[in-house]
Amino acid sequence: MLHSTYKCNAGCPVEGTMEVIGGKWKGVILYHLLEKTYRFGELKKIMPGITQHTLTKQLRELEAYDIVNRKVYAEVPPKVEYSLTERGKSLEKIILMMRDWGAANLSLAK
Amino acid sequence: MLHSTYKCNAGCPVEGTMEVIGGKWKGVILYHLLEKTYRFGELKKIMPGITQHTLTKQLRELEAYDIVNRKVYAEVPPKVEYSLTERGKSLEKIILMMRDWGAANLSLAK
DNA sequence: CTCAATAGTATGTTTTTTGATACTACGGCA
DNA sequence: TGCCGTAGTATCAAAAAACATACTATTGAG
Repeated sequence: MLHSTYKCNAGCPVEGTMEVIGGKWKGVILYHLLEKTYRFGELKKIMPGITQHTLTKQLRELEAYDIVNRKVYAEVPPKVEYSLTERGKSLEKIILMMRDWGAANLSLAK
Repeated sequence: MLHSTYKCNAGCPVEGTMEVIGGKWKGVILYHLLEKTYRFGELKKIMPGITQHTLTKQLRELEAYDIVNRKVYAEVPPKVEYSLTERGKSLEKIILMMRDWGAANLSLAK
């Protein structure tokens, strides 16, 4: 099993997990990928606020942590599919609990 | 029950939860407060990497979200205790799962 | 020969987050 | 009178995250 290394300031694994799934968009990306595999453009469409640049960057970081899988098809125009790895799927409970907590405790505003 | 409002870009409650517990330090602070009430200086001691300024800011934000309680004693020198609110305690499972996931998937480096 | 479609990259800017350092208020104690 | 300890504030600097906009490569269709 792949083990990523991260710098620890607080002697606390919570910090490392935050580094993997934290940030403004990663949780949302993972939440969508729990449901199904998405193409790049589809992800962009269901997250209207994110820029292409940022989406690319987040996906690459998740890939580097072995959380998402990037499958490139040798086609033109290009086709790239993103899905969760096994390790990514192991985050499912956490993501779903975060969704539930947010739904129960926060009122959404557009 | 108090309901905080947050801006939602993705139509996804995960985003809001990340806003509450995300960032470099909040998860770690909450993890420690799960165990017991801490004074300001104690928190600073068990998180050597954080600056006083940042610790203050994080605690105030958590307080604003009704996650931690700030109890000021009218003493000199000052004494301030931080503890989890009921809402804060409702995050326990999420924090513990994040701890476990980190421990299982990441190798720590100082 | 040009164009459309997709998944990017390149470059520069703004915003947010975090850090470093120095300073304050307070009352008790020597 | 001057110093101690605690929990801060005040300022400024640095670093990280996110955004805006424009550009590229590819190739089959027309």
